[in-house]
Amino acid sequence: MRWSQYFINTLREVPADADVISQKLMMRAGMIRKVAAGIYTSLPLGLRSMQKMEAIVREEMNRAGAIELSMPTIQPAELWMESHRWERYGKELLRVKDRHERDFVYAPTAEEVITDTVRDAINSYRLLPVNLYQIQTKFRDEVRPRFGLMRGREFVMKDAYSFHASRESLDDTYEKMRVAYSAVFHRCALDHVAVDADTGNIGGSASHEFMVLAQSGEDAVVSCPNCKYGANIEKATSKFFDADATLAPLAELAPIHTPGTQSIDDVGKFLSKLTSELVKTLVFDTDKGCVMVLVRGDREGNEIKIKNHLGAEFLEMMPDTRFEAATGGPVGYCGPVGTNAARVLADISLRGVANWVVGGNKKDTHIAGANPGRDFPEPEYGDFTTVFAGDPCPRCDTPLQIHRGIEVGHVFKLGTKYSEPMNCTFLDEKGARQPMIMGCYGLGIGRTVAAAIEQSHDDDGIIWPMPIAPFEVVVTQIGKEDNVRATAEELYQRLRAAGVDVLLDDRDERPGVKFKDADLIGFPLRIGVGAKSLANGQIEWSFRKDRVKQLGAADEVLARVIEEVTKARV
RNA sequence: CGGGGUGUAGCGCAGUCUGGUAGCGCACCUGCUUUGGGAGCAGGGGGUCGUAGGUUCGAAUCCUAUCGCCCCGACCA
Repeated sequence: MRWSQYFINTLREVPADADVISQKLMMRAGMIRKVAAGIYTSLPLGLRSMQKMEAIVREEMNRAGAIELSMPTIQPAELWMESHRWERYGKELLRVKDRHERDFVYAPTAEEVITDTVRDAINSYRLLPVNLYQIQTKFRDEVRPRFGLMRGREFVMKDAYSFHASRESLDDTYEKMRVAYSAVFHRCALDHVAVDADTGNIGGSASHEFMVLAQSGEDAVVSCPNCKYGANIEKATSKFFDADATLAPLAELAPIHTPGTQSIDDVGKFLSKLTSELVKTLVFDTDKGCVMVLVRGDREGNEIKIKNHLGAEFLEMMPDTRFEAATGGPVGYCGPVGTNAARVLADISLRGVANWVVGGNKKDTHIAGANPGRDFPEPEYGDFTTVFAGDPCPRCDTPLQIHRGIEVGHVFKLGTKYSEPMNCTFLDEKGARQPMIMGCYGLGIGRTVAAAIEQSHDDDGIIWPMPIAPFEVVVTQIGKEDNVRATAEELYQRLRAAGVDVLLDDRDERPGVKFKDADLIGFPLRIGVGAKSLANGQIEWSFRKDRVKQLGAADEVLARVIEEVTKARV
């Protein structure tokens, strides 16, 4: 491709609304262009990177035995009603009506359509398992789209769905997909980890997330530097509590006057105690009623864990307007003694601890010496708090670390969550009808490309990993002399003939402009042809990552560049 | 959802407080000079000032409504 004939519009200035590096650089490099909030055009350069990413994913999926198909982005509401996600998915699901006023959704994922497809086509265990995938545009109407391709509303995702006659078969495919995912990210030279994850909106039993480690990541990843334990912070556990806390003698229940101390820090200061010596009470409004959760004063409640424990569909902090009616006490002073809350949970770290200091369910009042079983009913114990850095690993007690990560892939064991309600069944060896056991596997194409940039850039621009660079090599023609032009042209033709993805910068621009553009776009390799070195029969070449110029005769440089490109293709 | 901000040329911004018919930089076009890390000079094109009402002799500017976009918050009991 010749730059002068191509469509590249680089920007010198940073668009005002870009807030992460990858978004700024992709916009400046002319790879993407924002059309609306969270909705982007992939410009030619950006599209090339995306297509390369897709090709890698396709290869690894095919290698893992998955079969490609393509499902519609607009899907009938009936299917979503069958799975009950029409009611449960919430506002992220974009609903549209056609001219006949029939309901449709713009699909955020395709469990319903694939399940519908497979239940029609497969009725026998003899035809299982199957693993089907597509690379398709999705839409999720995010509350607050941001970070460019990292959290867009419209995005391209690879989604695969597997169907099985047995758990073992699902385990087998799940493992193959995990291996395939690692291979994909490895090929893109991404520093990533696979961690235990919550299943969220999709549902199911086991689940792993693939996280690319980056400062700008929206997720927190807990990992053990010793034993490879890794989990999303939503799911991570630790052994931070003292499991065999000895039972102190039970004290008298004693109300304390604590005016103006609504926050746990205030209470701690007022009573000259550490917050870890107090018990914090969180109150949630859920579809299971008002739920009170007690945690140690210095810890944070974990809504995901609480929601999962309750089996709740809906959970949020109790709004102040309904607080008193629901708990029987004012905001800031609530506690388990004499509460109206339907259920009281307590973090496992409180089990066996005596003489709690809690809210008194009365203005300006706390209570010391509260003991479960005596002063209020024994609460339901469980793991309801979020792991902190330094907590001991649940497996080996090593202090845990927390990093930021970008979720680029997510695999789930769905079980029969969709096959059962949608009646996707097969006949087993004994002729008995059974629901198929399912797995599903997502991988964000655009998000992975953005993550690669987050991980690999400098002040001047992107530094592409070769496999997803829009072009592998740029040939910069420096100057307009006939021999410069002719040599650049010749190198360009020979690289093309060798199958290298090469862009010839034949524009009538000053050298500085060409260098800056090449750095910004981030071609991994650059060949420079200019009158100065050409006078000595030499051309120059350099890697984007270090920009150290090397000189050599054309044949020699060509051989080295082709070698580097081949090496990176794996 | 709550709070804040913003909308003026393709991009980044000033002008709004104190109304008088729109400006700067980048980009773009023409010419000359220049040519190894985003050139210089000269000339030029491009904007119903988000939209709709209102006030006024006169509105980018004041008032009202509305839409878009951006940021921050959502563990505080």
